Amino acid sequence: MRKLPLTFYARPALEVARDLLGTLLVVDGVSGRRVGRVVEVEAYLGEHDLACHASKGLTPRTEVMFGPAGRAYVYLIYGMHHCFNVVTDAEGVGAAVLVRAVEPVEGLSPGERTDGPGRLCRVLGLNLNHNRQRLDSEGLHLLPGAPVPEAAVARGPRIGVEYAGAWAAEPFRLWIRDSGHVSRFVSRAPRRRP
DNA sequence: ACCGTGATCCGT
DNA sequence: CGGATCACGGTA
Repeated sequence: MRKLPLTFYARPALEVARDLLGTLLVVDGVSGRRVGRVVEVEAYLGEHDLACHASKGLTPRTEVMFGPAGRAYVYLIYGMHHCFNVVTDAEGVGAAVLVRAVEPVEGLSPGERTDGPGRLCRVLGLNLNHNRQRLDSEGLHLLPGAPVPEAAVARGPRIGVEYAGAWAAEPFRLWIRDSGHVSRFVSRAPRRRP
């Protein structure tokens, strides 16, 4: 199966997010080849999207998001979990799609949980070494999967971005409705002002 | 509900 | 420099 080309990613984040559902995320490292089917994603649209890290502007961390499409954007959060994104859209646009859950396909212990952005990075072996890596490389790429019909796609607000005001309510989280490997809904109330 | 854990960013 | 914050997950 042929890798998704870098041009696949060079489109608005929401389009890429939609088309990422059902694709196969391949991580091939020293510890072997691991593959997961993408079943849940979130689109982060760019600098104007207040939930997007790029809304902080061009910083050392967000630089990769402003670069060419088809790179990995991996960051550490809460000091212990990694999150894996694909950089999308035109160069100069700070957009990306967060992969929030996959289904185990290959190289994973049966029954191992692959839902949740931090967990999927842990089980696939994704870490900061993958940050900025091209998504057409042997060690890290995506493959086309069986097409996911529109009726199977569910949409809702993104998780954990309550700080983003009106942007938090936008239905930019997409998942395969019947997957069974979609992350548990974690609702964080906006922190109450003291 | 609560907290671990460290990078990142911003204000001083 | 300090301190707040964080696109989370495990335990309670």
